[in-house]
Amino acid sequence: MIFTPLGYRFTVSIMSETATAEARPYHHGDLRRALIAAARRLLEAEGPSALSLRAVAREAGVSPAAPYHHFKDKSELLDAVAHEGWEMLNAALASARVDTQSTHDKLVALGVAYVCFARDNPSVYRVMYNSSRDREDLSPALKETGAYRQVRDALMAGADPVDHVGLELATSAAWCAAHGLAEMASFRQFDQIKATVGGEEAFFRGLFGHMRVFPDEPAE
Amino acid sequence: MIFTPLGYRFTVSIMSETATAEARPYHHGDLRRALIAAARRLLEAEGPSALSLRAVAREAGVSPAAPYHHFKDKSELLDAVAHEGWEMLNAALASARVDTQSTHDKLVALGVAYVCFARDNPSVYRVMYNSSRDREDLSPALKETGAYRQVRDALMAGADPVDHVGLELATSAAWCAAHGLAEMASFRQFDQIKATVGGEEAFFRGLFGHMRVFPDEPAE
DNA sequence: TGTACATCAGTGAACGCGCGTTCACTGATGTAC
DNA sequence: TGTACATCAGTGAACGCGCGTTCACTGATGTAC
Repeated sequence: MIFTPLGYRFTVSIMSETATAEARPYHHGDLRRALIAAARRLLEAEGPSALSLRAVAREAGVSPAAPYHHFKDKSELLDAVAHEGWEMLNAALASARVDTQSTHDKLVALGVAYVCFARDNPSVYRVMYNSSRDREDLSPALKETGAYRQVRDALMAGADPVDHVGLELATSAAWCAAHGLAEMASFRQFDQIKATVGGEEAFFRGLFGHMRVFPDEPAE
Repeated sequence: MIFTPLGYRFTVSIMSETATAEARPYHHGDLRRALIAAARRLLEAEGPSALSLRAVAREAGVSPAAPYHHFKDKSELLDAVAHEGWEMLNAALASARVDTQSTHDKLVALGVAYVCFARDNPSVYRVMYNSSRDREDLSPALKETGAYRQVRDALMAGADPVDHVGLELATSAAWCAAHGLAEMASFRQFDQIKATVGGEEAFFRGLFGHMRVFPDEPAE
């Protein structure tokens, strides 16, 4: 890289064609993604109440009006954050499900993965939850790989006679249990028992190990 | 009650000594309670995001500065709303527990009561949840009659050898499940299955009926 | 290959708004003599 | 029983703030000829 009196600008514009712009040219390159990432950063650093559109723009190093070229309004940005969150969660669940044998182990593994995601991304998880509320359906793409589907599939493998209603109830029960623990995982009130059973993840595992969502599900 | 040219004011001031003031004299009488009630009304009518101190004062028919004679700041008002919510919830649980025999029935009854409270007071429930977060302990009075305690007592009656850690895990599991369902109870995604099993409360009952928090808990 | 021009994706100033909180005030109430 | 006075619990105007969103603008990019 050669610096000449006019070289800086020139160099940068070359760079922005080959790699992601670093010294930030006028056009950002992928502001949409950058805004979502900034929102996630802000959420986990400051909590959901600190997430304003202006703050996100600030965090992304861009003017307050810039996001409006990529999102209709604030809620559309939040939806995008939630969508990305679901994709990450679904991927985490899918990989947790891989190396387990019994249905019960699969369910525990799914539950622990779910809760760990929520523990590591509590504010994003909250945004995901809020954006699911009042929504008849998630996007089709999410539905196919979704948490609900993954839990139901795991359950289905373990249920002998496929009782449709029972399966839905069991899936809902499992999902509710996971959501409940996900939200409460960081309650200070659990500090003592976490220590007693040997750490947070052991606590999660113990909880899910205690639960049965099918009346006839065998104990371990 | 006699109306004279000067009578109105006089009558009111008499009234305020005998009954709760209705035509509202200068001094309110019990603004603290009125503010909490106004907050609950606002919460359930407009949702948590609409709850500002100014709005609460407005709803109570009082100037924006008035609440500061009763609460240090906004968060202290929210704490009071949460506290009242816990009292109501605890009372609902206590009365649900009364006329059931088996441990399993008791647990289902507790779970259904818990979830119905959250369904009927979703925004207050959210405030309660938020105010519990990051708090090592609730107030001692709440603890004694609290949800956790009631669930644990119900479980204890059913567990033969009292395994302390197991009991705590089971209580936590039950609480998480209840919280999870409480939060998700109104999800549109459950509309279909609710209809299938015969209504919302049947859905709740079905879910809790499906769950076991003790591995060896007998099926119904 | 150059050039004119449309379009895209930024800027930064400005809008109106409701918020939490403070302030000096005042009307009502309780109390001591 | 009356009166002086302290205290309590309101009022309403004002503060500074950050927000979501709009606007006219401009620099950068892509495209047709």
